[in-house]
Parts: sequence; C-alpha cells; structure tokens
Amino acid sequence: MVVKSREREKKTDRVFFALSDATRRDIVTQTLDRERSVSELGRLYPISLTAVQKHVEVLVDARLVSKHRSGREQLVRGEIEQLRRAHQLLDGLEALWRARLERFEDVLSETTRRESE
Amino acid sequence: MVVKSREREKKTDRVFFALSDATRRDIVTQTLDRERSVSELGRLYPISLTAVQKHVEVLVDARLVSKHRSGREQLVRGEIEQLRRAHQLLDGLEALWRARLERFEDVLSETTRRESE
DNA sequence: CGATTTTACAACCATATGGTTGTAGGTTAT
DNA sequence: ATAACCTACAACCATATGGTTGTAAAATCG
Repeated sequence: MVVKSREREKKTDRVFFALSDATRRDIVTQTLDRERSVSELGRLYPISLTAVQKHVEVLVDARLVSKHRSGREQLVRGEIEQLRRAHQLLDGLEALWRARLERFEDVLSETTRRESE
Repeated sequence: MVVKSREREKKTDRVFFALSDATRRDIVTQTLDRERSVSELGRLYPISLTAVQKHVEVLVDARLVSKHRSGREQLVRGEIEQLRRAHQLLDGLEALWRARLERFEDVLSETTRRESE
C-alpha cells in the first residue's frame, strides 16, 4: 500500500512548487552542472539579488539545492534526490494511465472478436 | 539546442504549479484511472465543491485534465501528455547531474592513478 | 410539473508569493 | 586601513492563491 503521510505530501508540494518557476528551474539547472555562488547566480537574471536569494531559499526548503559557505561566498549545489522523488511520482501517474489504456484495449479486442464472429 | 520560448516556459510553470497541491495531484490520480464528474470529485475531499471546481480549472489550464459535458455532468479525464513533458524535463536535469558526477569520477581516477605511480 | 442534482459564477477574505529598496555586517583585495 | 564584494534581513507593495458563502440556471428524476 502506498503510504501518504501529510508530511511527505507537503514535501512533494514544495518540490513541485519550487519547480513551477522558470528562474528557479534555471537555478537548479545551473547548480546541477556545477556549484555557483549566490552572487554569481544573481548576475544571470534580470531581477534583484534579493529576489534571487529568495528563489534559492525556496529551492533549499524543497531540498532541490543545498548551500554551504566558503569564505564570503555562499555556494549553491543542485541535489538529485528530490528530483528523483518527483520523477517516481510522475512514473506512478503514467502507470495509472497505461493501466486505463490497457483496459480500454481489452474492451476493444473483445468487441472486435465478437464482431468477427 | 534546447529552445526555451517564454510561452513554453509558462506552460511548464503551470504544469508544475498544478502538481504542487496534494488535492490536485489526487484529482489527477483519480481521473487518470477513470473519468469522474466534478460532483463525484467533490465528494472525495473535505472542502467545498467550489474549491474543487477551482482545482479542476487549474488542472485544465495546465492541460493535465480535460473536461467534457455529458448531460448535466461535467466529466473530467486525466491527460498524459503534459505529465510526459514534465517527466522529460526532470530527465534532462538528472542527465546534467550525471554529467557532473562523471566529471567528478574522472578527476578521482586521475588522482588515484597518480597516487599509485 | 415539482423536486433534486449538478454546475457556474460573483463576491469576499486571509495568507502566500515575487518583487522592490534600504540598512548593515562579515570577508577579501588593494 | 579602507574600499569593494557578498550575503542577510527587514519593510513594503501588488497580485495570486485557496478557501468560503450565496445566487442562479440547466438537466434529470419521480
């Protein structure tokens, strides 16, 4: 049985929500490739550094990136685990759809068989 | 080259945003399995029917479900295409991460080779 | 026909979101 | 040392979100 604790659902909410903004998706892209400082990220987008900082915080809360300080810089690194969870969730939904498709195909072949009798 | 039109990005925003709410994810689950009327969905959750209607609208805008009228009922059906797009986007991100991992492993094996010399 | 079901939609409300500017405190470089 | 750089955070603002209740109009049932 699939367990859906409220806590787990909220975590999933945060992951999908974090990915629902193009700037944040790009930050994930950049930081999965290699670590970037917050100010480096700030130079990539036409918004204030504060806005970028907030986007990074949303991603940290969703565990899609992690931060660690190095001198005066805060380095951001993309993390894979929650992406995998989201991936699995989508897999589950697609499996449901395939099951529906198969039932539909069964009915169709039944009908075809009867028609050819 | 990956083309990122603003229109496409907004579409992606809507898909991930629609999936960032547990009730909406459940509606997708239910309607991928089989069609459900809006009122039928309304009975599944501890919120008003109006709230459920709004959730369905968000999902329709994201093209994660479609609606068609049958008599007085509005039937909702889960759609697979946008789920697949989201799936592919996650695949792309995971591929980036794997590339980073491989570069890291290369450096590591270089180091190991030198150490054993 | 009259009652019930199902949907639609407006109006309202509290809170969240995504952006801004301004202030300030560490860290590094010249 | 002092200037430049990087980050943190408060305060503010407009709009979006997720919920509510209430009203009303089709469609179906008995």
